[in-house]
Amino acid sequence: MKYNKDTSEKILENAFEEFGENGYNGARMQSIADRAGINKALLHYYYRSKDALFEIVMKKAFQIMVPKLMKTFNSDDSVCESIEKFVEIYIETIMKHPQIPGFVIHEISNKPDRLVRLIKSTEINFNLLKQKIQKEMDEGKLVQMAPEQLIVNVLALCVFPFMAKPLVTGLLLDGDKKAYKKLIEDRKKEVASFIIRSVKIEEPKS
Amino acid sequence: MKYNKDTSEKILENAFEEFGENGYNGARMQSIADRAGINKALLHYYYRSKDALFEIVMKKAFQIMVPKLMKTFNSDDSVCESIEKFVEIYIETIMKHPQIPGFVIHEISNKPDRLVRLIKSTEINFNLLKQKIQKEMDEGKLVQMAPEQLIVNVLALCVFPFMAKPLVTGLLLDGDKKAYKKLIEDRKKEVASFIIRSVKIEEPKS
DNA sequence: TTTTAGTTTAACTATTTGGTTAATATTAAC
DNA sequence: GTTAATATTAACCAAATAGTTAAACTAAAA
Repeated sequence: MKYNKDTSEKILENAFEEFGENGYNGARMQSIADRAGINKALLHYYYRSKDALFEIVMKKAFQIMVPKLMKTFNSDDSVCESIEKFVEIYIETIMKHPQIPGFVIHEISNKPDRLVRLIKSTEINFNLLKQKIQKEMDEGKLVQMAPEQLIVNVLALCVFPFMAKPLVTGLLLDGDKKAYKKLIEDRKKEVASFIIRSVKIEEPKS
Repeated sequence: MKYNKDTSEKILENAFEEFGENGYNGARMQSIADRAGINKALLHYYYRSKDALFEIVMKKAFQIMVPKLMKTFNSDDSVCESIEKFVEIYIETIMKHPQIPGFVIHEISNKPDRLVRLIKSTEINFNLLKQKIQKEMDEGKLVQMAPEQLIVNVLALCVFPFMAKPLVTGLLLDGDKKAYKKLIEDRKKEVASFIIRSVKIEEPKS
């Protein structure tokens, strides 16, 4: 046999949730075992240690995200077109895996270096993106601003409502969970429009 | 005597830092005691438990933030003017107390209800704000969108770069910490311009 | 100066929790 | 069906750490 695939995946899935909800320090091996309906010793049998398990789960999270996001960067597209695609895919993917932002946020305060290293090891290339933005600004297609500011803005508008879910629901939507889902759903289009209205310079009609 | 004020404040200050640097789960009661130069038992004598201490630290954080934010809401101002003031004060205050977003993040995943209650108990009134935004949209002064979306956007653009500090520094700024400080400093104006360009409808010249 | 109420400490306890071990159950090979 | 390899479990261990206790200290009141 050598390692039951059912079991190993069950562990991974439940570890994903536990780590996502509680962060590395808050997550409990016993709790992961309970979620998966197995004995705690099995976790160590399959994945050796909490740390090792965490690293695999984190890599899995990026394996989900990165390929989808990369598809949205087509070199023929304008920055605005890229933003439209990126925002839609980003929000859609996080809707399916809402643990991911918590996962990242928790690890930022825990082991930021490991996280930075992991992201740098993916195909995501922020320098290329910065250059492309700068070029369009120089060509008068986008409002002048530091490209980093634009990138931060795009990410902020995508991620924040997931991290702040209980606050958005509790403070802005009177606890209405359906309204929250609609708000997120609407953001797939809303966020891109919001950004583009701010940065796009319309070409003068020929 | 009944509780030495020096001691209780010394505890609070050092707890604020310990929780801020390590998060709730990473913080150690012994470490807080050591920082404050007192015996660990005193922590419990003054604040009963780790969770109770954290709750008070959290309240203290809001006592810092809320009055400053409230000053930015002048009923005579337009929504855009309010946003300008709000963003500047928000970013300035968090720059002085960068621990605060971390507290909020922890409480969101740990005791969201308690957090929502805490915020509701302040003078901050999101319903009033929503109405004001809606009114200006109806008057044709702002682009039509759900007021909640605009509020989420403002908060997202303010908070995110603090939470993602190591990522912004490590991935967008080649680890340059001075560049990070400048980026944040610039955002005091940049974020408001970004938002206003997107939502403000210029009045036709009379 | 003695008493008393409140404050602080050193030493201790209980619990939590990541990890191990040795025994048991299951599956596949022969 | 017996054996050998693999998978799973119950019970345990050790370290870390939140929380307690009882004694010692301090300062104000009597």
